[in-house]
Amino acid sequence: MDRIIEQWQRERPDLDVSPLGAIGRLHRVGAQLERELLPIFAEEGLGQGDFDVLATLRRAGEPYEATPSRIAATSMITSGAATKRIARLERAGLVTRRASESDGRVQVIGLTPEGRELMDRLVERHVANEHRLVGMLEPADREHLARILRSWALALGDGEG
Amino acid sequence: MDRIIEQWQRERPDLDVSPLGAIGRLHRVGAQLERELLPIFAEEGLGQGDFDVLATLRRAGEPYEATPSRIAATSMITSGAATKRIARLERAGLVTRRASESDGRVQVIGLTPEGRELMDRLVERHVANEHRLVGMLEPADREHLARILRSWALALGDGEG
DNA sequence: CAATAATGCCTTCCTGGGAAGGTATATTCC
DNA sequence: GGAATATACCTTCCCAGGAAGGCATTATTG
Repeated sequence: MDRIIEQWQRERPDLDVSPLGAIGRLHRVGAQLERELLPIFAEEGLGQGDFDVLATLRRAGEPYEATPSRIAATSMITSGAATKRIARLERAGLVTRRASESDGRVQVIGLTPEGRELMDRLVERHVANEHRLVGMLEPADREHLARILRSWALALGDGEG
Repeated sequence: MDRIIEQWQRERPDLDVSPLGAIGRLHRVGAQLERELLPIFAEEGLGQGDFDVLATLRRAGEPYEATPSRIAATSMITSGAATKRIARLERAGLVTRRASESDGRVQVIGLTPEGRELMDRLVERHVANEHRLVGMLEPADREHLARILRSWALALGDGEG
């Protein structure tokens, strides 16, 4: 990125390209982190999106349920994507659907025992993996980073973030 | 994210889920930023990936050329993805291919005059957009963030980052 | 109590990019 | 110099997810 910024400064000295530093690096680090996180999901035949859904259900606590619209909102995806993720997980036997009794439009998605067991195993390894990655930073920087990103998320209108 | 972390703490008090704060927020902020940046590219009929390639060529300076492998490396994508991006841009008349004279395996990708003009216009608006987004942060935080992300990128092995 | 609007979920269509492998040229090592 | 290996680019196949719109149900408003 330093090189990229230098190149831009040389080519377009009329522009102040300093924002590229923060935004560009954020993208690159995000991509690298994803690359480090995916293999653990893949060992269980899951993608990032599948894990997201299962995690949403698991951390909701008993009875491990959520609606597709809630899942879509917390995962920042469209409703169509949520439908597909759920269908995939249902096929894999990790999740079930049932109609809501209070609202005829609503489906309730629930974790199966297999899904719950899978997550309980997987989360441990995932969290350990994240510890490893975050461990690359100075402890003080971790907190700084989380704090800065939280305020940015808020400014960007991410209610959940 | 705060809510997500609380939920995990309640459900799995045996795990230290503090890393989720930094990594989760980074993903969410990245997604939000992308959502803010894409419309400007879309106005010119480009996607993020197309812009990346054109930017790589433009900031390389005269004669605005690069090889597919270099493009792939700086954009952190596979060679197949690079081929497709270049083919798309070639179809749009923004880029040309020619064979390298020094190495028979190598293609040289170059910006057309149209491509160069497009980028010169687009970069201005893109940089302005990034200024707006980065402007949501305290000035001191911007530098902190860039510094922390740089060291993380290095630790993650991102030579370009 | 209609009539209209909003909500929730799903479907179809399309696109971007990864994985894996193919082919042609270059390089290395005897 | 020739065989083995590496490199560069491309091709094919596949899949995840967005956009747009459809259908059913619920909420709202007159």
